[in-house]
Amino acid sequence: MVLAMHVNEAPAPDLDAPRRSRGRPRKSADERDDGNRRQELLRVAAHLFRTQGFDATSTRDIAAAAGMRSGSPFYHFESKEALLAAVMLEGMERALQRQADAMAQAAADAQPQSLSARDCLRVLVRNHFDVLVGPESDFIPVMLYEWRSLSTSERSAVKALKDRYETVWVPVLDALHASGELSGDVRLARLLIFGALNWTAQWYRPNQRASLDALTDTALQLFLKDKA
Amino acid sequence: MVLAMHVNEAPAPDLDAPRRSRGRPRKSADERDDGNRRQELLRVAAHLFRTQGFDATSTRDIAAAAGMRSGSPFYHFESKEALLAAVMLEGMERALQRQADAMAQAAADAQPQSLSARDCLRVLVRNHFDVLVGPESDFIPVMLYEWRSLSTSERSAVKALKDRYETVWVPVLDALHASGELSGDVRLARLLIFGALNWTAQWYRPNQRASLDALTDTALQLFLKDKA
DNA sequence: CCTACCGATCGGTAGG
DNA sequence: CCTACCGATCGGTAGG
Repeated sequence: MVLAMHVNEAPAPDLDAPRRSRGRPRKSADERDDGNRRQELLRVAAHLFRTQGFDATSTRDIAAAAGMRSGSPFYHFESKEALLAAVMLEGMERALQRQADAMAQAAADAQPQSLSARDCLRVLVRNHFDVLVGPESDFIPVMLYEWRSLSTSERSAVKALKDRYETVWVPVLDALHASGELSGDVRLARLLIFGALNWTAQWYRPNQRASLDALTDTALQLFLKDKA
Repeated sequence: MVLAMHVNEAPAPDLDAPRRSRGRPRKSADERDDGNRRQELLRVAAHLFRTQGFDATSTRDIAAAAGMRSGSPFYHFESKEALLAAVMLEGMERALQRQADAMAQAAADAQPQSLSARDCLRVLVRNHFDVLVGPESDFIPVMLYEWRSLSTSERSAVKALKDRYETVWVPVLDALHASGELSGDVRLARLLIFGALNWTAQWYRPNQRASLDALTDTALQLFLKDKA
């Protein structure tokens, strides 16, 4: 039998003090929003999951980073796993939106000519780098590297978004294969290309040697041949 | 104050029974070796770390998989982190040995001509796939994907071996760049290439569609141009 | 290498 | 969203 008498948790650091010192807290635009604390939890959870890993991050870490007490994240999320799933879904939805925007913008800029397959791939690769290692890029690396920790019941929903994201690349790569600019089995080539790109989350550090534009150039040079 | 009275752990499953039923345990060649249990711990730890992740694997899981009681791994390893470091070091030493053997074998087979840079890369890539996703390939994926969990004091030793492994590739890629078979910044290209290869640990399943030979062909086709 | 255990921490919850 | 807490599990250890 286990008898455990727990002392009080450490007294709360006076997190609200700076706000209180300005008098009664005004409800500013983003504090009024009900979803605000939920969004903040997603943001700090994504950051901690990315930097420390899902298992190494406690729900207490997340609560503290969001300025809450230890039990409060469970008011917004059923479980730690549900929070992980929400991070991944939020990340994929943003990535899909960004990808669609980038393609639409590039198509608009190219008018009246249409984009070449090579130009399309350049846009997709450049946007992928933004999503992976650009600003506010914690969500997608969490999805890529913490997949194992996602409960099996939530995997299909995340996978559906992932498949939609990758499907956009397929006709582009097919066209490049048809023109002789991409050699070899297209399915395997696609998996290898995603690997090369996704792995940058492991080593790329912003403001270091290579810019994301330069990295995009190198990637295209590496993967593509000159048009036959 | 915490008072905790723990009941006995679950009674030991009679792990030695099959061996005992043959009478007094004979010390066979590998049971006699003092390092045998240590090697077995490394093997099962590598497998569990790979499939579940370091944080999600308890030292009790490891002990059970090796047929020991919960405290016994600490007779062989100072800490769970030391066990992780040992898995990574063992994996890198084996990978270096295999890489050297593969290059020596290829050079011997090619006599009296010397190997082309392209042939060298093929040997390196093929061997890398073996190390990553071939039989007994748990060690290197653990090194690649659990780096975060490695204590900072042990990182430099693992990194030294990793650098030695990658250094072998540098002159090969330089030669391919000089001949026009590899385009773009060589350092960035090398990082992208390792990414493409290392990511296969995420999706490749043996005995499935593509063999490692076919995957090697596709990789070379993807990365290399025809000789100018 | 096993037995028996410790102190710490974790995810999660009832009630307000 | 906080307070106060539970039951479980974890890494690790003393002594044999």
